[in-house]
Amino acid sequence: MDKTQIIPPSTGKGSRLPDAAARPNPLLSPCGPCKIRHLAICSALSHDELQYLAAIVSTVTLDADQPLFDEGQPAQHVYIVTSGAMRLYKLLPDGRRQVTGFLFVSDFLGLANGENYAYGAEAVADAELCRFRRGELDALVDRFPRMEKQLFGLASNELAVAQEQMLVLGRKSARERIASFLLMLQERASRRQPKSDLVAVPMNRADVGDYLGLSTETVSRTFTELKLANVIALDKPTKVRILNQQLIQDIAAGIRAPAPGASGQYAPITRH
Amino acid sequence: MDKTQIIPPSTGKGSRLPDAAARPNPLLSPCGPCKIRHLAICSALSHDELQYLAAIVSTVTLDADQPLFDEGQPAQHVYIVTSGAMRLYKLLPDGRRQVTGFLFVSDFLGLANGENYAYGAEAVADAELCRFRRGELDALVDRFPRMEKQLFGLASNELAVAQEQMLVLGRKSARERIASFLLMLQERASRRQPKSDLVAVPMNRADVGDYLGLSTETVSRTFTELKLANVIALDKPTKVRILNQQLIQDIAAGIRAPAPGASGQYAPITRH
DNA sequence: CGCTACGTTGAGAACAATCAACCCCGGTGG
DNA sequence: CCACCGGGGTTGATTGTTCTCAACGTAGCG
Repeated sequence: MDKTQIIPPSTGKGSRLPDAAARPNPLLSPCGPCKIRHLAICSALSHDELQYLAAIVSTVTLDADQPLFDEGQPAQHVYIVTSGAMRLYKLLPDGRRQVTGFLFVSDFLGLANGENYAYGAEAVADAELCRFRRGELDALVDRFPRMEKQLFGLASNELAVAQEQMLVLGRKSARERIASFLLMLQERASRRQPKSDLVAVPMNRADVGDYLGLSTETVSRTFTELKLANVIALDKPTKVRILNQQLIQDIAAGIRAPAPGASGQYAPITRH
Repeated sequence: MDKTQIIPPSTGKGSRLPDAAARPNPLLSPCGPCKIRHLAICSALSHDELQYLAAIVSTVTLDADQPLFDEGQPAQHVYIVTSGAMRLYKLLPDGRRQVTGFLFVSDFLGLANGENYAYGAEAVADAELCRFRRGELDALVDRFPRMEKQLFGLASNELAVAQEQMLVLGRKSARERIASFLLMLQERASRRQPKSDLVAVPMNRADVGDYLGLSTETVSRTFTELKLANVIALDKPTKVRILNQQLIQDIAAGIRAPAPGASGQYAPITRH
């Protein structure tokens, strides 16, 4: 079942930054046909610069739930998700888990302050990632300062997201958390396809719970509650339709009274 | 009571990066005698480079509880805390507050992804800060790439801290949160003075509660509980002595059973 | 066609929030 | 110098949201 594959770049040279003479043919490079090149940090690079990046990239394939690395492991690589979804998490000694983030296509992964990863990473669903040796990428960053800026922006953005999540975890009710979570999924999906009221939830209830600081049961109950209140529709557990965008935004922001009426419903809205 | 003061640098030139001819006398520059130069991002700079930084710095003085800027305000400046302490926070429309972090001497402040601050900043106690116009600092960063690396490292570190806080907020009990909080204060104080079992808690119970996702009452009760369990001593509410370092670490990590015995005490230890 | 994962629902317990009173201390004015 | 005042802190009683334990439903897969 373990099908982790490390595919060395056909044009790579091993661990040293290639010089000009070793430039790979861009048409043969793994980045040339890359469909998400314009989304990831690669977008900071010119066609020319991209060749250097292509020379040090390899590919990793993961099955659902397979680990990419564990918390505390030496931080040797950074990654870009090219398909599927990942979760980052931290554990307490007794097994309690906090999912600190979910990653989707084009997301960057592997920022580490010290020598080791401060979190583990696992595939939520079958996933593929581009992999870069940290040392090689560092050398590239030194050569192309624009990449440093890009990475800095990335980290700043992550930080803002993390602070928003602190607000969710510290001060929002279960209903507000689930609403915030669905809006986050919707927003992030909209970066790659037109915004839709259909939100895919690829992770299971335990993942959602560990992300939002709730038990799986509370996650489930809260989905049901929002369904009964006509805020969302649930075809399958992994497929949510937002029925009232304004309402779910208000709930996420803590504006609407959380009190479900006698019928547990918000004012009904016109259905599709 | 409002004593905010913006002190323009005596050697500055306004909004443009000074050229070599305009270099300030290092002995007159505000950074020359700076006691925390070796702690802050300034440590990335040579004596020479520091002069450029000194040319664009100004000073801000705040009374306790006075705001430095509000959430959503245009992010025009970045700061370094030179005395006192600050809190960063986010608000919900109904007034619920999440303190996303506390800042102490030498901490950097003002990272913003977009045009505006994503959080507010207020003084916990009377504070002084060095202030830099964003645009001027950006120009300096372009000139001295080492600063960019320094800032990137700073952001990465902040991110790791934020993820740790997510674990606290999402998965730890009140007792574990308070223990983690005290250890955080201890660790951060130890960066500037020898590690001590005496921990200063300059912020009030409401601040602590809003940082840990607890009510002020629960914060107070939990301090009392740890005191009764001989884990800490409380001379004043703002002065905590850690009586059993190993025990408080275990509690913070969730290792020790949270169940207070009939007497509500952990095994007594030798007192000082 | 049953097994197993995951999801949902239910009942009760537990932890923290809320509402409320009181204490303690520092500052101020008589 | 002392009484009053006010804010922060503590403690108490009660409520309430979420967790835990448990059973059951459901869908995909061998």
